Amino acid sequence: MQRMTRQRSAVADVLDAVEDFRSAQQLHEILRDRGEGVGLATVYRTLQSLADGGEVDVLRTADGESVYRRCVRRGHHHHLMCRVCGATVEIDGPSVETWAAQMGAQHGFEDIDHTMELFGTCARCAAEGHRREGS
Amino acid sequence: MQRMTRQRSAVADVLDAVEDFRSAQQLHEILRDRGEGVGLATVYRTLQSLADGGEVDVLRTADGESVYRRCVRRGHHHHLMCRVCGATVEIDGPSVETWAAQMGAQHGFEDIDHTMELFGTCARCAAEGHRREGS
DNA sequence: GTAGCCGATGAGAACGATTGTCAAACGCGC
DNA sequence: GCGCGTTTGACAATCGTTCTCATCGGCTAC
Ligand SMILES: [Zn+2]
Ligand SMILES: [Zn+2]
Ligand SMILES: [Zn+2]
Ligand SMILES: [Zn+2]
Repeated sequence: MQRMTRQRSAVADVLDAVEDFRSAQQLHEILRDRGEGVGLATVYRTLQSLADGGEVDVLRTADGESVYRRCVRRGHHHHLMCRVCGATVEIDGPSVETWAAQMGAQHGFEDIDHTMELFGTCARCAAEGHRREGS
Repeated sequence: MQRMTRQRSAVADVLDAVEDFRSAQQLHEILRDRGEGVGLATVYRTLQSLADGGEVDVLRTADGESVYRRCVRRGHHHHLMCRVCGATVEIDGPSVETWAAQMGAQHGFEDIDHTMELFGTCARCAAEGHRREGS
């Protein structure tokens, strides 16, 4: 039902090559630079289908843009992302999971789901920033 | 520095009257229905300044729309929202805050910030759903 | 191999929430 | 009441994302 096309594998390749979270538009540019032109709409469609299949993680930045990344960890997990360069660390917080379920039950809610992401400035970007300030 | 205008207090009044999270556009409609017409741009501006001042909480729905609500709790806190009816409970997770800071430090990140929201089906909506299924 | 079905593609238009523009309106301290 | 500087609002602009639809091209059946 899912055909293997040049575009689809090109997008998959880029996702394999890139480590950090990138927006659809950034991925589109990377593809163009690689000479493997892929229509923007197709990039969006492919990312969406990959996300639906759980093959990439999606999260929304503070300004509402969706960013995508092929994650190492398979199951449910969370992220600590640098808000400057996009560098990401995968983390999981078992305590958070149980706490969420607890809170839900406590207030009579069922089917508890949760979103949680951490944002910060990574060591490298922080150094960069401090250098600029200090000068 | 902050002038009290008819529009500003109209928005504040609506926020006081409404319990659940509502989008800027919904609030704009409510204002129109009340006969207290306020420009959409002004609604956005007012909500933003209220949010900056910590007088309303903002969060983004799954489809990327910002929703606003005057919260009882003043400081930093999180929400457990019914994904069916929008009913919201304010909660705070001291353990989560410290855990977030810990994770950040552990990976060399600075200025850690975090987003976390719980979603579920409230008791009333769950009963509603079960009734429908069972029949 | 190849015909042909039907999903996939892409250029561009459309969309929708939000923000910017700027002249006119109006709080507010005098 | 005056005047200044903020606020307003109709409208345009922005921008990420989705839609449209004519065309292309995997894939399968023959
Ligand atoms: Zn991940
Ligand atoms: Zn960084
Ligand atoms: Zn709140
Ligand atoms: Zn409910």
